[in-house]
Amino acid sequence: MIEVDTKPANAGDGYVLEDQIGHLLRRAHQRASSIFQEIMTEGLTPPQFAALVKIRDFGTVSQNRLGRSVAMDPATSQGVTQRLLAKNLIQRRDDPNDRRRALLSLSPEGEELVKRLIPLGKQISAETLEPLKPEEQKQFLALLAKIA
Amino acid sequence: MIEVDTKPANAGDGYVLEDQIGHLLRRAHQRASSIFQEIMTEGLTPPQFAALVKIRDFGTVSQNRLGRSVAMDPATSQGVTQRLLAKNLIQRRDDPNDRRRALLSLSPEGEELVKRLIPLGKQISAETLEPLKPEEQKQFLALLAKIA
DNA sequence: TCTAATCCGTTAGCATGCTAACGATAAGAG
DNA sequence: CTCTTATCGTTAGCATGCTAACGGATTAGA
Repeated sequence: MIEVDTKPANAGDGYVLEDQIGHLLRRAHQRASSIFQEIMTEGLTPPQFAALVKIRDFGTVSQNRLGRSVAMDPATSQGVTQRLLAKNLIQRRDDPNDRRRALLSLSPEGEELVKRLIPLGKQISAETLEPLKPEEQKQFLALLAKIA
Repeated sequence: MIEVDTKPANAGDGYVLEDQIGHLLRRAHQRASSIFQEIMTEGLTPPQFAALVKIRDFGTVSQNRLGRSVAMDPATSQGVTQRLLAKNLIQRRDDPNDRRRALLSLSPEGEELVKRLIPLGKQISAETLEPLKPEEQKQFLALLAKIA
């Protein structure tokens, strides 16, 4: 993770970068990704893990619907599914009922891997929230969900 | 912004993707960036605007120090400063006291632009926080700062 | 039914954001 | 003063994440 070094300073117009919601969200997201990468194995990235978990929840999904469910646009879904395919964690077949669609599902290896990595996912979430007291964690998640 | 479409569903192991802090931070950050892009002009990105504001606060900064102050690693600082240079918003000169360093400062155009865009920055922050009541906004920012 | 609108996946292009490696320079230890 | 260590900026390589454009398939509506 990058160490930030400033004390907030500004030019007297009341715009302190360090207090802006966008900047704080960017930094919090960076920190969460950094913790994820420290704990997660198999070289999985946050979007890749999210996609695996969601495919497991669906059983079978089209590529675009998967993307919508994890907030990835079609172009990004494309890249993520390609990499998961290359790692043999998912399978892909044409939808016989709609020739535009590609249906995704976990491969046996993917199935096994997700099961094994869920505890790491929980550990990552806990560590990311660690600076807050349990009561604060609940408040924060509730407010964050309203803003997401 | 991407429309998310799922009702949370899971495989009974208590890991609901939609409740995870990392996933929520990623989505909130996406939403904030989307609002930024709608309101900001000149094709400026969030990191570019952050860099401009921070250079203004410093007056003159080395490239790496600028990066640390806005949480960008040196490789990313490199790209952002290149693009700001290409837009003639900043100036760059060698540090006579340390030949490793490059000193950055706003160009006259950059100076004028930052002054003009600060109100948009404030508007972006307000709109991003809009889903929360004023009291919740304060709580949220305080907790977010602890996690960032 | 035929046509217009929509949806699906793909690609190209660009901007973060990271790691790893590098040469050049500066600072510190002995 | 020399040798080691740290810092600065740069580059290459990879993974998100976006827009814009596209060709093909499906759906909706006139």
